[in-house]
Amino acid sequence: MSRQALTAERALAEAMALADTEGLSGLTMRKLASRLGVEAMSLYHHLPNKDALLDGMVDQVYTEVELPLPDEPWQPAMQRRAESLRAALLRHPWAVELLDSRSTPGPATLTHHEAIIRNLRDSGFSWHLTAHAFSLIDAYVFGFVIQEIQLPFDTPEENQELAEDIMEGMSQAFPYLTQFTMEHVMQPGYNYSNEFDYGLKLILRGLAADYSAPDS
Amino acid sequence: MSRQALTAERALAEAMALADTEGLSGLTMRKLASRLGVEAMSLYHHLPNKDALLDGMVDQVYTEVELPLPDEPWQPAMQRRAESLRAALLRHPWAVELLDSRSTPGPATLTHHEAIIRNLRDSGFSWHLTAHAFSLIDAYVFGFVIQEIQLPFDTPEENQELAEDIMEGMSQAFPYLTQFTMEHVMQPGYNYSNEFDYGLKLILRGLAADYSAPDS
DNA sequence: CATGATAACCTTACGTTGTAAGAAATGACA
DNA sequence: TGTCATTTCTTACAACGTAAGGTTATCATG
Repeated sequence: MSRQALTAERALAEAMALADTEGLSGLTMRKLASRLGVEAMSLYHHLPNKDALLDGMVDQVYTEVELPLPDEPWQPAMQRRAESLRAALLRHPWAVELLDSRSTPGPATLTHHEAIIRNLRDSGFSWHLTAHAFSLIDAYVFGFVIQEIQLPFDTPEENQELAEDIMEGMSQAFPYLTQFTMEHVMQPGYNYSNEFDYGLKLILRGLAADYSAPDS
Repeated sequence: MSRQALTAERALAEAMALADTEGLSGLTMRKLASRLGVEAMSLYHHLPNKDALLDGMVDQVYTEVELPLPDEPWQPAMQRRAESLRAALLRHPWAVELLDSRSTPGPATLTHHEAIIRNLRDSGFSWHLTAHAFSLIDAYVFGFVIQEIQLPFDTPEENQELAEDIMEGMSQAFPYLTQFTMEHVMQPGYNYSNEFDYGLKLILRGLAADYSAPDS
């Protein structure tokens, strides 16, 4: 046998590691196979095709999300899960891209959804409000991460540099945008990550208000 | 000359039409060229490469977003722009996918951002709250559309059918998810689009509260 | 009208992708 | 040791983006 037996699980784990470092476009069947000490076509004895691999990768991401604990109140539960979901998506930037195109949920995804709905329901949320909460929080986390990933550089310092360059010469054409960049983005200590907290808190506050008010 | 002169603009428009009907993966240089009555390589006299085309497509989407009118109050302005942005993204489902990967903003994108920031600032938003509002609303719209696009079918009826199929046999494994589907998703008249309104209103309400309160 | 330059377009070709088909190797059990 | 099933490798194909270079069309100038 090879150094280690080739299995679907090993292929999946290696595929995620490869995508983490090289990006989604760097994940090719040949490269993946070579990392596993094998030829590309060998993978097809453990996977029907590349799409199945991608589906599996998306599902794996959900295993990294912190689910509500038994009897945990909904607010801390939703906050932990939102923050850990964001962290998982940032660890695996390719995941958001995949989520756009992939639509068949795997077991980890279903388990995740089940746990969220259960916590909300057990906390006394109506079906309607459960749907509202789930949709709203999910949308916010995914959307926020999209924006976060698009930020070209990783550290706030680099971002400020880049902002300076872009702003060059368009201060008359886009005065508000320019001033916004200078007054806000380029202030020392600015870090886009902090925005996440503001939005999440606002959303949880809004849900709490509707929770104790009659259904909307 | 050909039936009509080939220009970057015509290529861009045709590329969008092609992506609208065939999806992003259906947009190849050869297919695009053939639609324009031309060979693939001719496109490279008007575009440096395919990435430039994709950048142009993203920018075009922003021209379809309804910007704030002069002196329009911020709440209706933000609502119109969020709704029209969502509509534009649904008209061009490939746009969200492209936004994940593309990071250099075009002129329409900048004009759009400028108009939004201007409206908020002129309404009396602090720089901090402007950033909060922009980030939050954008994240919500993008994230919501991601979820909406993933819904496999277009009409509520089809969705209900599919939900029934998926739920088959997993009512013990995922009781909450199953009941959620039956009590909520499968109710007559259910339409996921309605969720959008709830979240957007909640967000605007939350921003309004912080607007009249001291800066956070 | 002829000429020469410049832009637009086409042809061919290369390397890379996912994966189908079949040959070869390996391992388990008799 | 022989047999058979499973796993792996080899070869091949069509489709992709695009580099390089040849061909045609357009148009200003003599």
